[in-house]
Amino acid sequence: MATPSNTTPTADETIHGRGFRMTDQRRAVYDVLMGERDHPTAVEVFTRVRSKVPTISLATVYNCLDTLTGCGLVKTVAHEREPARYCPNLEDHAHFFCEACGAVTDLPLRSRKKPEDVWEFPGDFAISHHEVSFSGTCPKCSAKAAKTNKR
Amino acid sequence: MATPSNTTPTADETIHGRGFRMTDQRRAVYDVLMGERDHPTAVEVFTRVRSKVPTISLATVYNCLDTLTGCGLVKTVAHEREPARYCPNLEDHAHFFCEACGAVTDLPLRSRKKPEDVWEFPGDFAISHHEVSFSGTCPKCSAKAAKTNKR
DNA sequence: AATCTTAATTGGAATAATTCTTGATAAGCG
DNA sequence: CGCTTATCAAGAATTATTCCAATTAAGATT
Repeated sequence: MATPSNTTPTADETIHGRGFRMTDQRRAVYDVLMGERDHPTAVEVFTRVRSKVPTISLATVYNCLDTLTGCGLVKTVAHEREPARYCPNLEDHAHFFCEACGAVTDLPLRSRKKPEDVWEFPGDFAISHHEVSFSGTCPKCSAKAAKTNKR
Repeated sequence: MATPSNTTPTADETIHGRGFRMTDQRRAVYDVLMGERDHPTAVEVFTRVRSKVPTISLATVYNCLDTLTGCGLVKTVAHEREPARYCPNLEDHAHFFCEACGAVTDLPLRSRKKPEDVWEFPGDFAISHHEVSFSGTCPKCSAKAAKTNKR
């Protein structure tokens, strides 16, 4: 009677369900992402994971990130030509990239709203996925700028 | 009395206004983009431009695309880890990427709609830019798939 | 518990898009 | 017509990511 079906499956279960093994490396990469809940690049994940699994290689970090995203446990975030970032937030959301400090903020979808309501689809498009990114100045940096301008 | 102010400025005027020169190369790159109105990569622009300006180099194509986007005459389109694409459509719009045929379709913003209506901004964000991309199956490929499944 | 099979990991080499560098060319001004 | 400076061309350099081949480790099987 392990794993009651009315519970969201654990990462282990999800990975096993796809026929993969939950290795130390995969768990470490997953834990790093769940731990900070920011949007690190592969190299940032690599340096964080090294403190737990010092022998892990960058190639393995890329592999782990691939399998984790393949299993739907992690999302990739692409922004302009920058290196890919990884996001543990599985809710439907957009991203805000601050041009001043580089911070990435999750923007939740408003309830009852759909991106399809905003753009026109000329024909029978089957949407499987969407990615939305805003850029500009985040609240912290806006506040700083306002202060500086006042003096 | 050149350039009446009640007319949208030409590409030449815009470029000169920014202190740049309208060279053969820049015009050729611009014409290529305006001519086909699709979403070519830098290399695709390069091969198309070569038929007009056979001595142009890829580096120059990149330079021209940079100045054109800097002047707001062309937009760049980033999608996942793929090479950047360039878009001559200056209207506010999103993009649909067909996973089957690779086609990129412009999706116009519905009138009176704003992307900010769909996502929640937790604080005082100053939006300077947004990029929205959908992926899935385009009408043509959906139709083909339906046909194939029926037989 | 030892063995077997296959997936996963490593480290380095390879790739691909883009940027940088340096010397040559060409615009536009005086 | 010459000067100054932007632009261009060609190739080298960079950077993120993927590939490859050899080793290691999981977990099933005996």
